[in-house]
Amino acid sequence: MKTADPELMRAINRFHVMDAIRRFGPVSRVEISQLTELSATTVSAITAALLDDRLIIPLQVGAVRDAGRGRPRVMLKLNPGAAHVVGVKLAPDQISVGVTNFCADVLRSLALPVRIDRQTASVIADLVEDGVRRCVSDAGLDIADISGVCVGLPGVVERAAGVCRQSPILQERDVPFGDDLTHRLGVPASIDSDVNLVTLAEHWFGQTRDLNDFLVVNVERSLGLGILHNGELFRGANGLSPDLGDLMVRPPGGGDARLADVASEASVLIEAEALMRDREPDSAPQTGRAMTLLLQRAAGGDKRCARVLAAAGEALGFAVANLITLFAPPKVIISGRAMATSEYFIEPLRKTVAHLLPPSLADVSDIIVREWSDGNWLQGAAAMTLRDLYGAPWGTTGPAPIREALAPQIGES
Amino acid sequence: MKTADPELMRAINRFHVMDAIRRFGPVSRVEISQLTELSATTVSAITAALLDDRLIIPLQVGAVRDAGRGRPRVMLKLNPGAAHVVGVKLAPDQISVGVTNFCADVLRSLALPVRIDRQTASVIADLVEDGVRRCVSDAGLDIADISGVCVGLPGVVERAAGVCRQSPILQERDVPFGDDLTHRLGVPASIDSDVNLVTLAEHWFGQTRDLNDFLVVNVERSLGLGILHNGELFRGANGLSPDLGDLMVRPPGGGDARLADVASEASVLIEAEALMRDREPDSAPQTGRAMTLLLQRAAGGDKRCARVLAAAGEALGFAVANLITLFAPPKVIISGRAMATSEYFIEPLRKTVAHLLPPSLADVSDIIVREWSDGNWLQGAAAMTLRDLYGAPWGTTGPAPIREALAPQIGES
DNA sequence: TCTTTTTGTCCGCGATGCGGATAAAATCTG
DNA sequence: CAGATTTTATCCGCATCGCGGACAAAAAGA
Repeated sequence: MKTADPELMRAINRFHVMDAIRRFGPVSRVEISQLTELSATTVSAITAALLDDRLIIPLQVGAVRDAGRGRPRVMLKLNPGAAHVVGVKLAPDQISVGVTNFCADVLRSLALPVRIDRQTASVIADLVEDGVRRCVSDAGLDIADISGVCVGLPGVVERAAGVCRQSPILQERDVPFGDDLTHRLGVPASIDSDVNLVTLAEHWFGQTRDLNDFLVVNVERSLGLGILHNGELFRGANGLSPDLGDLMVRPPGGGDARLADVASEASVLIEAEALMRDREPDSAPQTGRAMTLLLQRAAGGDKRCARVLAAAGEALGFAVANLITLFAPPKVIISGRAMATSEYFIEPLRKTVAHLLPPSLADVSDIIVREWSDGNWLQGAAAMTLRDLYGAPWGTTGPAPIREALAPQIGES
Repeated sequence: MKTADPELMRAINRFHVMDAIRRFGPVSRVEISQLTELSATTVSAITAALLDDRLIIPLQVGAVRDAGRGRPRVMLKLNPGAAHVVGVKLAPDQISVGVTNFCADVLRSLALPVRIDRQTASVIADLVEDGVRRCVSDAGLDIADISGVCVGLPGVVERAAGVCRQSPILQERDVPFGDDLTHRLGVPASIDSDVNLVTLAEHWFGQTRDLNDFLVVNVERSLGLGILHNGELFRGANGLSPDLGDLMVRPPGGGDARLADVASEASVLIEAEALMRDREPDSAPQTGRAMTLLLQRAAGGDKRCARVLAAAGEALGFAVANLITLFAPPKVIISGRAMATSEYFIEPLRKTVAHLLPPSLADVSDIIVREWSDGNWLQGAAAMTLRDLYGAPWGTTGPAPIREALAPQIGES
């Protein structure tokens, strides 16, 4: 157990200051003092240390006019060049890599449209390593300039151990992807559930910036659930990330159905494939294409196609209603690419939720649909690493199990 | 937001020391030092303060022989008389009240077998007030000696606000029970979901003392879910406690069914009532009796009665499988009175869970059945209050619960 | 130029945790 | 039986931290 000593005290307050600077853009010391409720003296001391470490920099004087009397406030902001991190997103048909600076701005990104569904973990690691090295080089950086790498992938991931317990894109189980990549790149590499990246990205950059509790349901080829609770990612008991796809949506009597087999993009495509083969036997069942086609047909009035989407929406709505019952979050974010944002999918989902929710919870949760692009993923992956670089001391106080030496020192003074 | 200052530091460490003393019985300063990883000096200072406040006391010297060389260690323990608290449990057919000392030992308890199902909140508050006063008096104490009262009741409870949003034993909604009782008794009174009391009691006194993550599914007249995550009770986004009974266990296509309508004691009794009326029209549908009778018949070979229990077990098993999928807890505790401990209920539950769980989670969770008595409830309620008296500083450090209305001003200046 | 106002920094205070020296209290040894 | 040994608890001095008040800095207004 980590004890509370002056060092921890400082770490906590330093993080609060960093967080305030990150969240509220260029901000002066007085404002930080008000935001964090720290004394002006303390803020001054901490910012001095941060400036000394070059983690933050003063905005160019004269850039902003106060229009007020008195000594002008010096605006402080994160130093974009303080560190660089790499974010990686593994999807069944694509590897995305992005290099960001200390502010999570994507400097350079790279998309490798490769089907990694049936590749071995070793091959995937090769591809990721190459992609990272390439992207870093393209950004004009050396691999030694990178402070950390975070890889997001669907499935059940144990971040603390750096192990992917199970994933739709990996045949193997218990793949130690984190250590593998760390060793390959010579840079601290972590892995996490892809949906956790969305969740963190939403919290840092999205509409729910000021919200400390919300759920994210990610609809892609597979289904994921992210939980932000009290401003922190909820990682399940053992650091396992919940996998929504394994939820059951039928009672035992009526046969079992994994949610992933009913409401994921993959399952919808399988059902839709037969439907569309009937009419266009030449159209290949390619990923993006097939979904686009399905959505177009539904929009064009094809009842059967619309019905496939509606069924998926209703199944997911069933699960979402239960999640709202469990967590009562102010907001639920449905994120994804094409399908998740289609009205033919969302409307049945909303209707189902409204129908199933007990009256006491009827107005508790807003359901928000959010289209998600590669850039957002990469920002989320970057944020995951940056969070550690910013020095988040959370969990070090409680009866915390083990705090791995993941975060490297940025600027040791 | 609470900032980290020396005072908070001390509060954290003091709580760690208190917690070590509580958990590991009479314990010496060196042992505390090892358990908390605080220096001997700090432990000495903190224990001196605690002794000064008479929150802890040294065990009588000579009570234990070390059988070792050197200065004998002075064993410290909680001072039972340091404070007294009252725990109250509201069930549909009974009000239980108990007075405990600082160690959560029940000094005196009282059970009022009253049907409060259909009483108004005001009447219930009257009954509770009377019960508390009576029980305190019976324990030879004055109401002024009581440091706090905690009331546990089924339903959705917002502890922080002291409001019961909804409960099967209250017709009204949003009942401010906490303030009401505080005012009536002149003693700080809190309310919480009954299942949270079980959860805390399990964590403090049960088999899962050393476990920081587990689920509790409470099966009584209604169904409740308690979540211990990272050693703390998970209270949902807004302090709402999850209510398992509102979970849906059927897909939208097959009609909706609240879990509470299928797997709670209340629902089972309704189904069973018809069954038993057939044969013994004279048996009144009284609460405890009917369930006992049902269990007896099932044990006696009555297939239909067994089937009713099995159906409930299977429905709950469906929900439990999904909960394990979401949280992957090392242990799931099924707690309750008669029905929850019956093999005719539990075995179908276990089978269903085993059947529905994905292989990756097959061996993650132990399902433990735990019979729960009034005494346990009261200890849980007492623990809930004592936790605060011990000075738990949790949550004061995290990222502000309330984002002050300062944020908008930032941009303008 | 001088006043006013606002921002940021410096100094001293009190509190905290910690390491090392020291006292306390028992057993072991000769 | 007295001194050595061992283990436990406390005392002293130091470093760090946050904070309040005094003070310096830097601009606009009079």
